[in-house]
Order: sequence, then structure tokens, then C-alpha cells
Amino acid sequence: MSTSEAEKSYHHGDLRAALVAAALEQLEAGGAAALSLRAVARACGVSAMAPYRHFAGKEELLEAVAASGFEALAVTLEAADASAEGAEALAAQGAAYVTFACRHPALFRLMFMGPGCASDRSRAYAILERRAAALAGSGMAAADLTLAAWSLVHGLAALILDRRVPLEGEAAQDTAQRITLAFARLAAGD
Amino acid sequence: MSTSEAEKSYHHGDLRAALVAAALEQLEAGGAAALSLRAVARACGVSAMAPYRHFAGKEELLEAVAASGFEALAVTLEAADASAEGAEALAAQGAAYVTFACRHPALFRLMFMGPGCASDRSRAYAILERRAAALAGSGMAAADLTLAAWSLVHGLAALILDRRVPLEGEAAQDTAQRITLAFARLAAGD
DNA sequence: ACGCTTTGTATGCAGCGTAAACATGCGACG
DNA sequence: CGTCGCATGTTTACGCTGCATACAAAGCGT
Repeated sequence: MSTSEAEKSYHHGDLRAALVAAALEQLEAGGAAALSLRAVARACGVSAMAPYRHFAGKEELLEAVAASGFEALAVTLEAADASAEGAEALAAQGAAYVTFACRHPALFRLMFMGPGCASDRSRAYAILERRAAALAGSGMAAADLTLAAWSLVHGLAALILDRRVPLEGEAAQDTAQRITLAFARLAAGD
Repeated sequence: MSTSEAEKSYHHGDLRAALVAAALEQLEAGGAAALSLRAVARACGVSAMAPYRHFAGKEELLEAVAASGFEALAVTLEAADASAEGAEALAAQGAAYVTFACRHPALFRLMFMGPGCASDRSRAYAILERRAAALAGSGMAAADLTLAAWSLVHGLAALILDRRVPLEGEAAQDTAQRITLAFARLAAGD
């Protein structure tokens, strides 16, 4: 019987996990375009073809990295949501979302702009949805509010990461906090 | 003397423009990752190295394609803004932004996620900024409202293009229209 | 007519993703 | 305990990419 995760490899000793870790490292170091399967294999001390025993191809490896990213994001959002109540909780989630993107730019891009489908983000999405639904006022339906809140922080994160907006470091977090809070208050009907 | 644009080439007859057009075609056909300089050259009937006489490298060709995209976006936004007044004009711009992204997904990604800097989008940005400043109410400062509006539509477009949200075709436009209008009314103080 | 600049070509290199054939060593079964 | 099977990793090879370099030809000023 083989445990699907943390499976001991015969020759290497858990290559699969090592590949995901090395891929994440390369990702954060040089961006998604600069990541090569061969380099990942090299970093793990195995041949260029070894990863194909664990992943059907480059894309599948990246999907595994993205999946670990969604787990981390969900944890972050959950903590932020618990740190406040009402509109402030929604704003905290938004700020946390942008902060996550700023701290792991390449991973964030992989998670949301890379290959993969909508089902991946389900848990993190549910956290936002619950909070947004509780706040929905007269201005917008609950579903629209959820999507609007997500779009707002996602767009802000994307614009910051791609340097379409001149915000760096601290200023980015502050702006995210301010805009998200203003939006949440507006949406909640003051 | 050489006119910087539409310059007649000695051998080919305006290769530069042909390369940009072919690159755009390949972009819309197969995405940015599937675009190769060699294939673009092939489509123009020239050797693989010919593009390097007009562009320093692949990136510079893509920047030229992106620049033409920003011009087209600015025209679209301007028309949308003129089609209504007040909050409705802002909503029209937002819907036009999302529609543009849906109609030219690869070009949109190249324009906003590709290489390049903030100065490119200046004209299209000014159109949004003017309208947003005119609407700024008590809830948010003018600069924040501009950024929030941009983030909202940019994020919505990104989520739709990357299929993180289950909206297709008509539904995407309708949702963009609805959400943007609700946001504009909220921001304008009803 | 000459030479210079511009434009396009030919050749070659290193790196990539990946398909196919091959080697190796653990675990199960006789 | 021996042997076989299969998962694991390696080797080799192919076509593709962006790009550097060296070369050929076409137009223009003098």
C-alpha cells in the first residue's frame, strides 16, 4: 500500500515532495517562465527525466505546486477573517489576499493565472463567500458582492504584481487595507 | 531620414508592421506562451533572424504589439465614456474594459501581465481617472476611487479570462455591467 | 561608379520539453 | 533463500526555441 503523500521512494527518498519544493523555490527565485523541469531535476540531484515518473509533465508539477499554495492561502484568509467582525473582517481578508500575493508573487500568478480549473480554489473561496454573504445589503446581491470583493482584491494584487500601479512594499498593504475597508463599508450600507 | 512608423523596407516592404500583425495573429490563435519569433518570421516569409533587424528580441516585438493594444483600448474606453453620464459612464467604461479583455484575451494578458512598465497605459488610464474623479463622493478619495474601479474591472477580467469564475460569453458582459454599475452608484453616494 | 548603411540570410550553439529504450534495486512470492 | 515483477531512475535522441555571429545583397549619397 502506498500513501499518496509523503511516499518513500526506493532510490531517492520522497522525490515527489522534493520536486515540488524545488519547483516552488525556483518559482519564487525567477518567476514561472524561468522555471525549467530540467533545472528542478538538477536541484534534486536526479536526471532530467526522473520527474516524469511522478508527474505526467511540467504542467502537472506546477499544478501540484499551485495546490499547496491554495492551502496556504486558505489558512491565511481564515486567520484574517477571524481577526475582526463585519465589514472589518471582509477588509482584513482583502488585505491578507493582497499581502499573500505580494509575498509570493510567482506562486500567486501560478495559482490564478496558470493552468488549472475553478475547483482548485474552492476552500479559500468559501471563506470569502461566507463573510460576504453575511454583509450583503441593499446595494448588491450576495453573489455579486462576493464576486465584486474578490475581483477588487484580485485586480489590485495583479496590478501591483505586474507593476501597473506604482505601489511598493508597505504602501501596497496600506492601500489594499484602505480601499478594501472603504468598499466593505460601502457595500454593507455604512 | 526615416519615419519611425510605417517605414518602407528595402527588401520586403514594411516588414516591421507585418511582424507586429503576424505576432498579434499568433497571439490570438494560441496564447502568449505558444508564440515563437521563428513562427512569426515564417508567417511573414522571411528568415528566422530577420526580425532582429527591427526588434532587439522577442520581448521588444511583444511590447510593440502591446502598445497597439493600448491604443485600441483607449479608443474603446473613450467611446464607452461618451455613451452615458455620471455613474452610468463609469459603469460603461468598466463593462467596455471587461468586454475588451474577453474579445482579445491573449492581447489583454500581454498588455497587463507581460513585460513593460506603468507608462504604457497612460492614455487609457487618464480616461478612467477623469470620470472617477468627477464621481468621488464622501466614501473614498478620488485617487482611491480610481484605483478601486480599475482594480475591480481588472480583477473581474482576469478571473474570467483565467476561468477562475464560471462566466462565459454573454454572462460575463452582463455580470460586468451589473457589478460595475452597482459599484459606481455606491461610490457616487447613490 | 564607388562605398556605406540597411536589410535579410546562413550557420551554429545552448537550452528546453519529452518520447523511447534501457538499467537498477526494493518487495513480494514461491 | 532465490527469483521475478514492477516502480524508479538513466541514457539517448529528436525537434523546437531564442539568439550570437558571419555573410550576402539591395538601395542611397556622393
